[in-house]
Amino acid sequence: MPDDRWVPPTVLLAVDLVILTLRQSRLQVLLIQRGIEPYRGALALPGGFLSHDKEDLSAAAHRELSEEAGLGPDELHLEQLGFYGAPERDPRGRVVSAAYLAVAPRLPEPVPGTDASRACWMPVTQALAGESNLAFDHAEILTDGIHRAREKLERSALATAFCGPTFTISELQDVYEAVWGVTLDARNFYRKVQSVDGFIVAAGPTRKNVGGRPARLFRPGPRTILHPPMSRPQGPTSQEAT
Amino acid sequence: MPDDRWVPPTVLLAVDLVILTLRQSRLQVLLIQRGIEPYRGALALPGGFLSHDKEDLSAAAHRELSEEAGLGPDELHLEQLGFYGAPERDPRGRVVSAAYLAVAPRLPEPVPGTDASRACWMPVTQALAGESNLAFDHAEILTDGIHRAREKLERSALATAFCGPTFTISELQDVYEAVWGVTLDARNFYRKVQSVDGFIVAAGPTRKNVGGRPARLFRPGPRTILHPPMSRPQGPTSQEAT
DNA sequence: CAAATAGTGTCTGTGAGACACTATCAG
DNA sequence: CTGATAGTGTCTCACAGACACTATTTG
Repeated sequence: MPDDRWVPPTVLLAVDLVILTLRQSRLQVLLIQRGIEPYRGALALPGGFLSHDKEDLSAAAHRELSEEAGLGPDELHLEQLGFYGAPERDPRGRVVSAAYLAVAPRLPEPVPGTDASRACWMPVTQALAGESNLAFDHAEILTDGIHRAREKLERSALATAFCGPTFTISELQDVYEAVWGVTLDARNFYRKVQSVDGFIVAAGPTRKNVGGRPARLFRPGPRTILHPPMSRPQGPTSQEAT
Repeated sequence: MPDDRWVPPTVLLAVDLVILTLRQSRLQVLLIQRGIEPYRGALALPGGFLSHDKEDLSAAAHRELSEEAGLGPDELHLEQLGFYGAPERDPRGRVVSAAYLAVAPRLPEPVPGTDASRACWMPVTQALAGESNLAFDHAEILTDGIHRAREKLERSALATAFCGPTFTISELQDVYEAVWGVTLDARNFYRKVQSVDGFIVAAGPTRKNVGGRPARLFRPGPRTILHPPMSRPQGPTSQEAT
């Protein structure tokens, strides 16, 4: 029990980002090759310390998103993921990471020539393979982020955050299949997304393809909660949270 | 952009607890009347600062749980809930709260004569009523905690954490009804919990009641993920998370 | 025409909602 | 016996899985 003059310890607060997107029908994450110790040269999630005393946590997340990935706050899903003790992460003191999950639409090329040109997209399976090359406890954070994304696809309209402003139903199905690691029946998928009122709404006529019938375009609708939820097939990707 | 000698700002890290239980068939939360400024006299979630530099976050949560509620680490569900910026919470510096969600089984009496005798159980509806008397942003944290509990009842065996080591199916149904704020059909509830293999397993013969047929007793089973999930009726308690 | 992608019709099984029923206790 | 709580039988309807089908494009 501390005495009367006891003051609580302070910690360094870092913000780390799990930025997910879909590329080549695979779920991919943005990683940065570290330029400084510790874990110099290893791959890590984008992140950094608070820039100043009063900086809001979500503001810091958006700042990192912009600095390290060139992603603006628009058309982007960002939510809290959790905090991680990460003891002895840095010689400068006790560090606690506040992790955020971001979901970005398909992007033209890996990363623009931003601050961190060492950023790259990598399939999550590869990032987590082989007991991982990721720095710190970032493998755990990434695992939790993927798990969160999988869960939220069921109950929310998060899937549309993986797509651009307009998308086809096939593209949406692609998101579900890649994130969940399953294959879905097209007929049943159509029926489901169409039947949930306000999930997606028609936008424009059609989009031409390389060959095949043009697909209708949709935009995200006002509904953000899916009720009843999309049903996820019992897959090998079942894990327990927290 | 900070100069070369820039060092990141430090923050005070607090741990706050949303401790839920079921009392008189109502979802209740443990609150503490604050003895010090700020918000002296107001009700607040149990919590406090890290006790020392190396203390693990979940260890701190367990410590608070023991100090302020007299609850040991056994037979108790504890999980991370989120972090909260809580700017200007305390004159001693920038404070960030790490919130945890705890679920405790029915307890004999409100609180043993522990450190904080000013603790009391209160129905969550009352705690959140009237734009709230809760200190800091604790109303928001509590709301998020309730929301999390509601969600996890669907997909996990969290409901058993509200019960003692053994329980009847009626008691389990009571948990679902109180947390979700709905009424469920007993027949369908029976069918569901019995059909999910490993959710609950028979334990001992029966429990006598004040009058009526004795109920069979069950224990929590090995299954922690419910697949397919319990279906929650579309209720007025629908909210969106983070 | 064939190949490719988009989208539909429809059968069937599972499981949830509804609700009337039986079972076993205290008094 | 009555009242109370535990537990069952069973009908119906909504919806997910399966899968064969039609539609519209490029080359």
